Amino acid sequence: MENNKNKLSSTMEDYLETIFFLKKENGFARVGEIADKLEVKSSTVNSALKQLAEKKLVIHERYGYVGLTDKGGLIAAEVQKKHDILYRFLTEFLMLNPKKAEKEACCIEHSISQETFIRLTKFFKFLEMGFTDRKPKILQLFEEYLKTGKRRKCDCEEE
Amino acid sequence: MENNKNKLSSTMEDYLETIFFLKKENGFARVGEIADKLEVKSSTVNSALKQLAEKKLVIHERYGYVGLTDKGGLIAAEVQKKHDILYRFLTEFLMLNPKKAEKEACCIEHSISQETFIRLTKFFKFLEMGFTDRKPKILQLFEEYLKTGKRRKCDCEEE
DNA sequence: ATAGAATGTTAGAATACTCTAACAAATTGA
DNA sequence: TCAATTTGTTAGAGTATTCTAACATTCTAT
Repeated sequence: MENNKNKLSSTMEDYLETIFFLKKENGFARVGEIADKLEVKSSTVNSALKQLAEKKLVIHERYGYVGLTDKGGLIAAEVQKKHDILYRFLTEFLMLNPKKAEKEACCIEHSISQETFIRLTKFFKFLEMGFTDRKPKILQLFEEYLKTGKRRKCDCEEE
Repeated sequence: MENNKNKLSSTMEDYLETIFFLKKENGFARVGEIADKLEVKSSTVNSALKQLAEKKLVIHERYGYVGLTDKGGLIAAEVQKKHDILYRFLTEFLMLNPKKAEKEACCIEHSISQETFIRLTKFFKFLEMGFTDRKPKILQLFEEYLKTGKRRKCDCEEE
């Protein structure tokens, strides 16, 4: 058996995610850009890349572009998806300010399990089913409640 | 101005939370028990306590009990409350297995903002308003959807 | 009261992540 | 083309968290 504890640190997940993002945005990723995005020095990026390359998650030629291996790309995409669903939850559901939600999603994305991710995804799907154009009733009511402090019931909820 | 970056690490929050928990459960907290609960060695607990004592968050006499200062207790209680609301969300809302939810709440509790905590709390309050005995309709329907894959609408949702 | 067991402490080392400072390569523009 | 600028790399150090191993204190049972 190989090493069981091969879960990446959230730091390393951040590097993969950032590379993934930059490639999607710009078509390529470079040390300096990764450093800017993560607000660390490029020497820090370098040591991270070295470790990730040893794990066969990134490809990095000296003075060249940075890329993801298939495995690295897979992990990055997963983190990205977690980020997205959390962002949706925080903005659409809890109605947090987009900027704060973005920042917070970045933080929580490393802590939620695959299972929670799946359930959250299903919950959004559930909410959307049967609604074509408008916001789900429950969210309309919650938004009202946040604004007014008053809870209006929808028909099916009457006692 | 003092130090602005006085946000505790999640590790340190864990120590405070554990002391808080043990005091509530047993009436006191000791190094060994903290170590057991957090699954670290007691020497590790010792260095953590030293740092927390310097920050005036815990009180720790050599070979004696461990206590929280007012400030430490406040932080611990906040983390605890975040934990509780997350646990509720994961179990009642996403209907995750309690054991997994417990573990996951432990992880996420350090990442969520005060604002998200407040919104989540409000959301539960919102859900409960107007329901005296039964589970909120929306959760009944979601539970059904998870089981059957089918989405039944409640009256007010019909197009 | 005291020996042995249980519990707590200290010193020192390991790992992960970050930084600064010095250096190396690549790019650019006159 | 080649000097200046930009970009990337390396070495070495600092902080946070953890460990092991040796030692100190306290508790317990006779």
